[in-house]
Order: sequence, then structure tokens, then C-alpha cells
Amino acid sequence: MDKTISPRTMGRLPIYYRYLEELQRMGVDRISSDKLAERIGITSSQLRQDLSAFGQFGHHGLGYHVGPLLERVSDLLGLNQPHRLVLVGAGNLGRAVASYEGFTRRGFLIKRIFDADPQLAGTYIAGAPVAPVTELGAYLAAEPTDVGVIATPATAAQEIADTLVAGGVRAIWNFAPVRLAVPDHVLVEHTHISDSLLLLSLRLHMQD
Amino acid sequence: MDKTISPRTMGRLPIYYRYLEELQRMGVDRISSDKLAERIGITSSQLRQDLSAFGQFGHHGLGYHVGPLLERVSDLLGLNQPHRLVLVGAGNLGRAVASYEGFTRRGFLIKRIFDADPQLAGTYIAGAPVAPVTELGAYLAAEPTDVGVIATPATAAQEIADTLVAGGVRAIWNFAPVRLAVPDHVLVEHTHISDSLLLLSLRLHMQD
DNA sequence: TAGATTGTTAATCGATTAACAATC
DNA sequence: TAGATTGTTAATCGATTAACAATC
Repeated sequence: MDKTISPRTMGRLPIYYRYLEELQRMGVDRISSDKLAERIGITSSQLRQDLSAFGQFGHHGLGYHVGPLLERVSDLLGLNQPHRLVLVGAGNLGRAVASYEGFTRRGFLIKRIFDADPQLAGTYIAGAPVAPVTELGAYLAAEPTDVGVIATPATAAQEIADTLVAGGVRAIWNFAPVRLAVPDHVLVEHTHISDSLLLLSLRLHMQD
Repeated sequence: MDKTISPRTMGRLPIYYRYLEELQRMGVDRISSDKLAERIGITSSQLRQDLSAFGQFGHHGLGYHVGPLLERVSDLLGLNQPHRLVLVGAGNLGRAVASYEGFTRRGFLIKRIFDADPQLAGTYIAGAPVAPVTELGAYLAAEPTDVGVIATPATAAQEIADTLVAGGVRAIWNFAPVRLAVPDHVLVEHTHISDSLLLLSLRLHMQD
């Protein structure tokens, strides 16, 4: 029934999601492809092409209703169902991730945080209890978990990944600057913050 | 003299950089396009096509020398010249960015950190002195700065961006979840950490 | 209705892949 | 030399843009 959504269109879904959310927050309930595309910085042709893959949400002569379209995009992104997460690594980056209020709001629930430092056990970060990383395996055995977030030093990352995989997570969100070896059925999303800086540097350098 | 480098090829430069660095760290000094492409997960055809845009670095029958190729990629990325940065926002994310040792090593020097909390003034984070954000404008007037990093709450981001632009930065690396309005000559790289999680969620959801 | 704007088809453009002659 | 592997050309594939009939 659904048309297939091309990889490039998928890559734009988070962008559409963000802009539509912003429009909703601003109380806009209808927008033309021309206006939205201009805001985002793409052509209206591309926007209509993309949106039409999600189903028919536009109204001839009127534009798109923000609400239903946002609902559809959220749905495609899987945001209308909760995800249970564990976070491993309570350093600065881990804390930053745990503290991002946008996650909870979108159904990404950090159920527990694990850290190598036993001193942190028993404390709470952004409302989530911290436990020693030695208890990660046992926790996962008891509590089904969708996603494991790795915010540890690179040296620890593979071992944590192995424990997460053995514990049955379906996906790993990895911030450690190292490639993880995992079985095919486990998704890995690498977030290389430094890649952004390299691209900025490249763009700066191209200008000269 | 240089062939132009296509946008998609540019986007892969940080990946090439990372893998070549890894090879060099491992002491590998020569690799075929077949082997490197397999490691990265692209076709060898694409790799050769990309690399040929950088100049002639391969040797028929032998493959590519890691050192000179890495040198060339670093050069394209602008890593062979230092960049002066200021970081605004010393919360968890700001601290995580400041503490990433990879930046200093690649010539991204965080000269000073600014924060709204005057209590932090006079302290040091990852070797960089912290000053009150009220001094940002005066600092930039005195110290030419290439890049401003914004790791503040969304509400403060635009005002900081304005101060950075007035202070003459050439680029802004923005972690705040808000679009910044800046003049055309200033580059903005938005790093939306949450976009990664949305894409992970999308991929999880597509599997079902 | 007249005006606006979608959804879609066709045309263009760009990127990836395949293939192989050149060559170390 | 024989074997390996590049650099590049041509073929394929996919994505973007343009254009416009359909329609609210």
C-alpha cells in the first residue's frame, strides 16, 4: 500500500519532523509546499515528491495540514511507540545525552545508566538510577531493552557492545570513536561528533 | 589543476580520514582499493572514483600508500592548519566537546570557554580558561577567532550567534536545537545529536 | 467561479557501478 | 615477465527538478 520511501527521503525525515514540530509549536496549521520548502532550503518539487511517498496529505489549492502530516512523519520515525534505553557511560557526553529533554518527550526512555565508577552507583542522573557497569548483563536479562547507548571511552566500547548484544538489545547508539563488531541483526548508529567539525573545516577551507 | 570534488565525495572525506588514520595507527602503509573499500563498506569502484578526484595516489598493481593519501585528505579537510575556537556553554555537552582530545590533535584549539555562570570564571576546563559570557564580545575584538562553538540552551543561542558574528568568526558550530540566523558569509554547521536517534528509530521501525 | 496548489509524469541531472586498457 | 591493481570511460541507476493536468 505504502510506496517505498527512498533512502535519501528517509534521511530527510528528521528534518521534516523538526520543521513540522516547529510549525505546530508556532500554531501554524496549514502550509504550502512552497513556503515549507523555502524554510527548509530545498525545492518545493522535492518536498512534494517526498511527501507524496508518505501518502496523500496535501489539499489542492490549500497546502498541507501540519497536524496530520506531523503525525504521519512521527509514525514513520517510530516515535509513537516508546523505546526503552540503557545508557552506558556517565561522563560528560553521557550526562548530556541523559539530560536532553527531547528524548523523553519522544518516547525514548532511559531506564538505567551504567558506569564503571562504583561511586556513582545509587545516584540519579536526569531522573535515571545509576548502577555499576558490572550489573549491565544481569539488568538486561531481567529487563527487555530496545536500545543501548554507548558513551564510554573507546577502549571499553566493544566489550559493552558485546554485553548489550548478549542482553538482546535490537540497536546500539554509539558515541565512542571506534567501529563496533556486532551481528547483522543488531543495528548500529554511529554518532561521530567530530565528523561535523571536519565537515565544517572542509567547508571553511573550500571557501578560501 | 584539481578536479572538482563532488558534494557526495566531500561528505565521505571524514570517513576516509578516519579509516586511513586507523590504518596508519596499525602500521599499514599500503592498501588496495578492494581491501579499503570492503573495510569501509563501499564498492572499490566508488573508492577509486573518489580518490582519483584527490589526485594520483595509487600505484598500478600495488595499491595506495596510506601516508601520502592521509596527508592529502587531511589537507583537503584543512587539518594541516590550526583553527582557533571559542566554546560558549560549559554544561555537560560543552564539557564533552572541550574534553575531546581528538580536536587538539587535529589543530582545533579551544582558546577560551564562556559560560553564563560567573562562578565558573577563572576555572579551567580541559586546559582552557573559563570566562563570563559577558566578556565574549570584548574577547573576540582582541583575539581573532575562526570558529565559535555554541553549546548553550536553545534560548541563548541566537544572541550568542549574533555576538560571534559581530566578533568576526568565520564559522559557527551549533549544538543548540534551534536554527540560527546569520549573514551569508558565516558558515553554520548544525549538529543535531537527536537526528541520529531519530534515524536509528526509523531503521528499527522499518525492520518490523 | 477563479486562483492556488497539489500529485505525478517526464526530463534532466548527478552519482554509482561495471568494465577494461594502461601500467607498475 | 606475469599478476595485480589503478585510473578512467561508458553504462546504469537513482534522485532532483520542471512542468502541468487535476482539483479543491
